[in-house]
Amino acid sequence: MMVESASETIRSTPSAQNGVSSLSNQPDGGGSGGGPGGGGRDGAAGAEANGEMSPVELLHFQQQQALQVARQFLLQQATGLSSPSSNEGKQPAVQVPVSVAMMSPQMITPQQMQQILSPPQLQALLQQQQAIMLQQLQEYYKKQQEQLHLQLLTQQQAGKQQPKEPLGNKQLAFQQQLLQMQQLQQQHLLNLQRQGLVSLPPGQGTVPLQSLPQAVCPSDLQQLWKEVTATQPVEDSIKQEGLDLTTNTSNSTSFSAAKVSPPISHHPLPNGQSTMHTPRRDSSSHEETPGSHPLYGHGECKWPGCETLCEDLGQFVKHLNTEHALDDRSTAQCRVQMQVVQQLEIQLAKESERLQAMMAHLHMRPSEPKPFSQPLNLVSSASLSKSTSDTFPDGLPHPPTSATAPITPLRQGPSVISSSTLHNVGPIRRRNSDKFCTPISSELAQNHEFYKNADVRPPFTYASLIRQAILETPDRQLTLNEIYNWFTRMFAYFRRNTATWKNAVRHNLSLHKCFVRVENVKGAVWTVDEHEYQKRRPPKMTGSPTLVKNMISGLGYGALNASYQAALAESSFPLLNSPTMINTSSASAMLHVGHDDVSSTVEQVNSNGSNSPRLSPQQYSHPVHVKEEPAEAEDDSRPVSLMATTNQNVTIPDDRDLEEELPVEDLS
DNA sequence: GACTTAATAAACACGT
DNA sequence: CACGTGTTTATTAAGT
Repeated sequence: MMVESASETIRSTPSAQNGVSSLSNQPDGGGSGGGPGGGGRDGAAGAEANGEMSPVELLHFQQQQALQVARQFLLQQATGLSSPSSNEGKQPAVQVPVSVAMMSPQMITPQQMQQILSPPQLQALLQQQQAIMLQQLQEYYKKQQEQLHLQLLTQQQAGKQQPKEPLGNKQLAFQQQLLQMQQLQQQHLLNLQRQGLVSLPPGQGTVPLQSLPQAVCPSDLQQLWKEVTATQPVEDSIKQEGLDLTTNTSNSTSFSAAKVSPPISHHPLPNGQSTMHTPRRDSSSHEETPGSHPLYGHGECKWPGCETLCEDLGQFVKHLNTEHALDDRSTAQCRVQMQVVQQLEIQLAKESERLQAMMAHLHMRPSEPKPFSQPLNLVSSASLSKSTSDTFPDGLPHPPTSATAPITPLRQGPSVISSSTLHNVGPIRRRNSDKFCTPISSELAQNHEFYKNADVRPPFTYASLIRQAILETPDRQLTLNEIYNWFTRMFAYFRRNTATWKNAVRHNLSLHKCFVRVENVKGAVWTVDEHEYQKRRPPKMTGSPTLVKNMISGLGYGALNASYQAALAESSFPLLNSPTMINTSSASAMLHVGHDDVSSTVEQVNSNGSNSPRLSPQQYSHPVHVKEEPAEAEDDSRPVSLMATTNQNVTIPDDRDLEEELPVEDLS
């Protein structure tokens, strides 16, 4: 049962994934004949060592970091140690696949993590990490600013006493430092934006500096630190002393504000909103509270994945400064956390909107914004200024695990998993070879944006992807190059190691009978012989009805009733979806365990889209008219199976073979 | 342990 | 000759 799923997810290509990159980076030149398999492949991890990181690599790196943390999260959850976060009581029991629970941290590789967690989950985790770490960095910044100001004041006073020229210079120097620091902050923020990790609305530049959570490059910060401390060693306590920095601060702020809003092209996320400032606000309030710290609770450090026990705040602060100092790791984690927050905001906004629509439809009016289930609450407090009404009509059942709820943790530590786990319902899927357990049909549709931007390997086989690419086009045919383009367009992952995956694509095209090459006027195009494609599936998920069942129940669906399931499935992180992408298909699709390809929903999307006259589901299975005439392709494809499945309802398929490819027409 | 499937690597053929 | 496209073979890992 779980074990099976475990092994399934764990599979992760140990060496390959990383190894590939390293391999591809080398001119395969000599290589020479098939050295013992090990040679080339085990070279993993080589790539990173290659010096500067490209943005892509950086992103990758960040993901790895986050995954690592996530891994720990999972373990924490699994072992039931989940730190008693402030709202623990209300959190639904964490549901972690046993398989995961049984793994030791070292056993879970980032890839495995990716496979264990669905993109939404990953996003969620990343976001959490980011938010928390962001606070840390912000604190550092704040501290530094304060210190600088303090210095300034000190100097000014000194200046009064000893009005000498040098002072003016010193003052100037301090101010320059201050400005420099602020500029650095801005720079880093912009860097982040460029990386797509942060989006800062154009107007944002006027936001008070302090409210701008900035991500910083460790080295810069450290340098700054050096400068600052070199001038005058400062104690942490300083900041407690209620300095009157207001004037200075505002000055500098306005200055920096003026400098902000550079014409940099940022990566607007779907919503174009920025989470950046909000967390800050929240955190600052926390900071002021003596005896408490957002990253400290229940005697332990809440830094993602840390959980170090600290007897008191003092010890914790110490720990924080030593273990979570500004270094690459912390910074990366922070970035990740930022992304987490951002996505959450986006999601919240969407969910809220949906809720309103739902209530409107049901003639319910949003009840008073009553403090509700903290999870959501937290989120909003943490950063949602934009979120609309987050209220739940009293009458409405409030599934504890709705997509929105889960994300609590901004600073709660590991409570998130539960939610994500929930949606993970398709969860155990992250697997390269889709094989059975992947109700991925909707995955691509749902996580379209995710795959597009995150350097995560899609859990589909090359064959399914190729097929999807082809089926997405009006003509159901693509040239090799177009297929390549589709890959790169749809998946960030395939923007690297081109030689490798392109070879794989070609290999798959040639190898699988389901791909038919057709000579075309302008060359050759590839089409899909649906019938053939179907034929090759059977062997797969055979015989694991139990597995499927377990997967579903084990993931938390079991306890929910159908409607809930649907609701949950649907709500599962619409975060990244493009407007057209989301729809009810996800709910049904998720239950269609055993579906390993990407097609169905995407297909749907496609047809919904502006894409030329679409084919009906039936046609779907046909190789479609190709200019030349694919002999084999044409004759036997039988839409039959398709029809049958279309109406399938959510039953767990023992006979999944059929439903597989159907263009799942939603639950219509 | 035998089989199957998929991923990856690489050699090779061909046409432009 | 370089390059893109296809085909084929081999190896390896994972799953049944």
